[in-house]
Formats: sequence, C-alpha cells, structure tokens
Amino acid sequence: MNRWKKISDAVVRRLPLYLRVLDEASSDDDRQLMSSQELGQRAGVSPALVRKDLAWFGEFGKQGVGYEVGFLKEELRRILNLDQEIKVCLIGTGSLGHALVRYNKARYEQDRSFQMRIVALFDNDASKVGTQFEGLTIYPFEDFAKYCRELDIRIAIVTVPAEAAQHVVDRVVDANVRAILNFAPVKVSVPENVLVATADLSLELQRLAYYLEV
Amino acid sequence: MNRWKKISDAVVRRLPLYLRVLDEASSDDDRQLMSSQELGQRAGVSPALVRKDLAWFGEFGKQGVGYEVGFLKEELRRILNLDQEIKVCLIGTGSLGHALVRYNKARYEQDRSFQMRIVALFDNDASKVGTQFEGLTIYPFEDFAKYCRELDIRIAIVTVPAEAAQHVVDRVVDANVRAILNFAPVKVSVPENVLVATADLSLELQRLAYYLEV
DNA sequence: TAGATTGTTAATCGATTAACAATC
DNA sequence: TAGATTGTTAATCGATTAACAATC
Repeated sequence: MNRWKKISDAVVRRLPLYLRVLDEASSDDDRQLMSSQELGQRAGVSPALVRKDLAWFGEFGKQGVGYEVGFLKEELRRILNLDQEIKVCLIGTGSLGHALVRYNKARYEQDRSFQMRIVALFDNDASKVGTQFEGLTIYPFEDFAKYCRELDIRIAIVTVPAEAAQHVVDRVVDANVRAILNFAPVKVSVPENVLVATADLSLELQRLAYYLEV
Repeated sequence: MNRWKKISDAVVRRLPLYLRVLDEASSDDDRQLMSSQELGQRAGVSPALVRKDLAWFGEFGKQGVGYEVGFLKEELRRILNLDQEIKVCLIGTGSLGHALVRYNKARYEQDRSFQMRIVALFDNDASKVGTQFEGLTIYPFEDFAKYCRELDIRIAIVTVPAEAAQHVVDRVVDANVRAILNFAPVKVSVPENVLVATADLSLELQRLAYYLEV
C-alpha cells in the first residue's frame, strides 16, 4: 500500500507524531473518533496537512465523521513497520549508551505498542565485554556482523566517541544494517542505501543559543 | 549585524554545522582558507546554499579566494552568541540527565570554543537533592526561579519523565528562561516567545523504522 | 435531510539551485 | 592579467495552505 511513490521525509517525520497523539487519545480519554482538525491541533500541524499526509497512503477517514482512532493507529503502525518487533542494537556502552538502554527498556515495557527493542550491546573495552547491563550481555564489537546476522538486527544506535564513529559506522554498513541513529557529534559518510539519523545534542544547543537575546 | 530580517530556522540550523567544519579544519589540518565548495562538501550542503546562508549576515568571503577560516569562525560564533559563555541547567537527574552532564562536561573541557556549560542541576527527589554529581550540587526544583536568577541561566535541558514535562516547562517559562531542550517524549506547550527544541529519541527511531524493508 | 469533514486540486509560500556579474 | 570564487538575482523545485466537491 506504500513504497510506490516516493514519500517525502517531511511527511514520514510527522507520522510517528500522529501515532503518538492517537495513542494518547485512546489510552487517556478512550477516544473512538478524531478529526483532522483535532489531530492536527494536538500534533502541532494544520488540519489540511494531516489529511494530505495520510492521503499519501490511502483513505483512512470517513467524510463528515473523521478518523476512527483504533483503525488509524493500526494503519500507521503498519505503514511505519511497527506492527512487528524491530530489533535494535547499541554500540558504545558509555553513560549515554547506558541511559538509552534504560530509556528504551522503560519505553518497551510501558508501551505495548512501542515495538523497538534493544537486544544487543557492543563495546570494544575489554573490561566491559562479557559483562551484563540491564539484562543484556555486552559483546565485543569485532563480532558485530556475526551477532547482527544471528539476532536479525535492523537498526544500530551509535554512542561511541566522535573519533570512533566513522569506523564503527563503516562496520555497521558492512554488516548490512541499513538504518543508524548516530549520537556522535560528527557527520558520518554512508552509501546511498543507508539512512543515518543524527541526534546531535551540541548542534541543537548551539542552535538554541542563536535565539537568545544576550 | 543580524536580527534585522527574520532569518529562517533552516538557515540557523546549518550555522553550527558550518562552525563545526571550520573548527575541524583549523584544528586538524590548520587550514587558513576554505571555499564555499569545500565547506559545503564537508557540511553536506551545496556551495550555493553555503554562500546564501552566510550572505544573510554579511560579506565574509573574498572573491576568487574563499573564506578565511579563522575569521569566519569568529563571525559565526558571534552570530550564534557563542562568543561568550552561556549558562545551561539540567532538570531531572536520571540516567539520561547524568549522561548529558558528562557529555557536556567532556565537550566543554575538550573544546575551548564550546561555550555552553551546565552550571546547575535540579531534581525533586529528596534523596538526590543536596548531593553532588560531576562537581555540581543538585538543587530542589522548587527553588528553580531563584537559582536561575542568581546564576543567569539562559537554557534549560529537560530530562524528566513525560508526565512531569509540561509542569516543569511551565515553571521554566515562569522563571524567564526562553530556550528549552526537551528530551521528554511529549509535545509541550509554551508561549510564543519561548523556543523548545525537541530531542525525541523515540520519534527518530520510529521514523527510521519506516525506511526498513521488512 | 442538514451538517460536518474528508480527499484532492489549485494557489501560495518558502527554500534551494543555477547562473553570472563583480572582483579579488 | 587570467583564473577563481564570491555575493546576488532569477529560475526551479517542493512543501504547505486554501478551497471545495464528494459523501458520510
């Protein structure tokens, strides 16, 4: 039902936002129906844009009525590939790595529909390899490809120091993982068929500084 | 030299990226000059866009020559308000909070030009209040406004649980802090004159899932 | 039916790229 | 001077909004 036309990333970025609004509405208020008006309002987006975004993937609403919350949630999950568990690994078990593992675990346990699960940790530090963290064993990074194959890992979270990031990302690409969430403050190069999302705290902070009246 | 015309956020987001490229070039290779061509290449942006972005703020290059690295760095720092130390606080000292404090400390110590410093921590947990972390005392969140005034805090990093985020952000706004970096997975509402940057790990992960071939 | 709201097309707005005169 | 590269204008591209017929 999708992948035909190329959907813009601006659209894709809003889908998880819509899904979150629907999740909150159905768990907090037990809402059955929602209009593009209200969905847009809660997501911080115009109603017309909500309708247009959804229309890329099909017809999910009823004229005069709105969108059925449960149904639209299911459809969005399917579109985002969140109708199945997706296995994620994390490379670099420093304090940020630890925090993200905890965060993910909490998210996974609380929210039954949050289907992204960290299932493996990697590090190069001999004193860490083989130890456990939050119930997960830390594997040596040199065996990365092997474990990725075995565990069917689809996404890699990279929380290594900036100097190591490009090397690590190269190995991730070698192991056929096509989606990377990079926390290291460097632009990493990857082939065209690999997607890197950058979570660059320092760039965000520096952007905020621009808007300060000093 | 700026604040006259309204500069688009798309432009502002690229400035820290340019600054980083210049920093790397001057420290790694001791480069004196850089063309928009090369700067764009390294930042992942077209040369025309580099020139256009910079032109919003003045004329920093020389025709036929390029940009003088040291000079452009200084100018970008000034534009981004990074020519002075900016005081940042962090609210919510869970594992993510800890990680960000460490990260910021490392950044601040390594990179002499990274002028954003976390100078205060806040938490509501009585068992944490009064204790130290990385050389910083954890203050009770109820005294937030007082410490903000005393310490001249300009940016707040929010790493509290989702349920607490809106309340915390309201208090931050009350205390006259106008820039917030929010890590809680909720959309928070703020008045028009306050800027919230969202660092929402789970939205990013869900976006990545869309691009997987499952 | 009447009122409401969708899906979709056309209009608008904004951001990026192409091109080139100015000039170092 | 000749070659290179900027700053800037015009052209293009893409994303958002406005508007409305279709229809629940």
